[in-house]
Amino acid sequence: MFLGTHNPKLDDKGRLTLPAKFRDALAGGLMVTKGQDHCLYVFPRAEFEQMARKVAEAPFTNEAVRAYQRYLFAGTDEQRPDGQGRISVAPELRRYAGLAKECVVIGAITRLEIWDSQSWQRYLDEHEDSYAQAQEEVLPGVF
Amino acid sequence: MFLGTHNPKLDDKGRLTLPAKFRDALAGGLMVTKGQDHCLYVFPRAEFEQMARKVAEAPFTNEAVRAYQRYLFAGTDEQRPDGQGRISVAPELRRYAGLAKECVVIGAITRLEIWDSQSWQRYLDEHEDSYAQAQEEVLPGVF
DNA sequence: TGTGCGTGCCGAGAAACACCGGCAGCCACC
DNA sequence: GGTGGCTGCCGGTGTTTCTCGGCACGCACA
Repeated sequence: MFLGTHNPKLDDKGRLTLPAKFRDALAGGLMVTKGQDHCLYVFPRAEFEQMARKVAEAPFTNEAVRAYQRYLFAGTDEQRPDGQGRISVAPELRRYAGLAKECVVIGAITRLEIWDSQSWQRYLDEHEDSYAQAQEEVLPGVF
Repeated sequence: MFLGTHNPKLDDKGRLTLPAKFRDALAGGLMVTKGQDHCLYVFPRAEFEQMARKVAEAPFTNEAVRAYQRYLFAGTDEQRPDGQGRISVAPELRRYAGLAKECVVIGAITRLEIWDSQSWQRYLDEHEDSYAQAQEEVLPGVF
C-alpha cells in the first residue's frame, strides 16, 4: 500500500531514486506510464498487467478506444530498479510530466505518482481549500 | 474505543507522545492524515486500510475524486510508535494543522484527532454554545 | 579503434530513528 | 500526614539507514 510524499531529485543522467520504503514492492519490476493531469504513474508489474488486460479487452473497432490504447501502451516504459533503487525516466515521459530536477513522488495506494515539484505545489494549492468539504461531497458515507 | 482529551507536547524533534491508554490499540501501526477543520486524524492501521480501500475504489477518471484521493493519500504518513509510545509528525502535517508545541489529542471512538492547543481552544469556544441545542437538532432520538 | 553516453557500483556525509537513563508526579499503603 | 513504589514524561546519545556524489565499466555508434 503506497502512501505519503517524498522529494527525490533527478540526477543529471535522468535517474530517479525511488523512496526506500517502496522498493520492496517494486523490486519485481515496474511500469512507468503517462498519467492524468500531466503526472506519471508507476505501477508494480503485476498491477499494471491486470489493468492493461482490462484496457486491451475494450473493443478496438472503436476509433477513440484504439487511440487511447496506442497512447497508453506506447507511452509505457518497463523498468527494473538498480541496486540503489533508481530507475531512469525516458525523455518523452520527462517531457510529458515537465520534470526538471526537483520531483515529488506520492503514494496512491496501488500506484505511485511522479510530479514535477512546482506542478505538485501548484496542484496542492489549488485543491487544499476544497479538501475538507470534498470529504462529504465526493465520498459520502466513507467516514 | 478512543475517548477523552489529553495534552501532550511536541518535543524539539517533532515527536508527539501518545496518551498511554491508547498505545495498545496503536502498537500495530497507525496512519496520520489530514482531517477536516485543519486537524490531523490518527487511525489504527487496520481501520485506515478498510477506509482507504473504499476511497481507492472510487473511479479515478473523475477529476474531483482524483484530486481528493491524491490529497488524502499523499498527505498520509504511516507511523509506528517507538518504545515510549511516541510518533514523529511530518513537517507538512504539522504545517497543515498549525501545530506549535502545545497539542491536544482527543479520542473520537474509531480515531484520534490531533489539534494545536490554541486552535482547539478556539474551536471549543465557538461551538460550546451550540452544543446543547445541537444534541436535539443533529441527533434526534439518540438521547 | 576511439569517443560518448548509458548503466552499475562504491564510499562518505548527513539525517533520521530507536534506545536508554533520569526525573517528576501520582497513588497507595503504612 | 509521610514515605515508598510505580507509572508516565522528557532529554540526550548512539546506531543505522538513506542519500548524494564520484568513479569505473561496457556497449554503441562514428
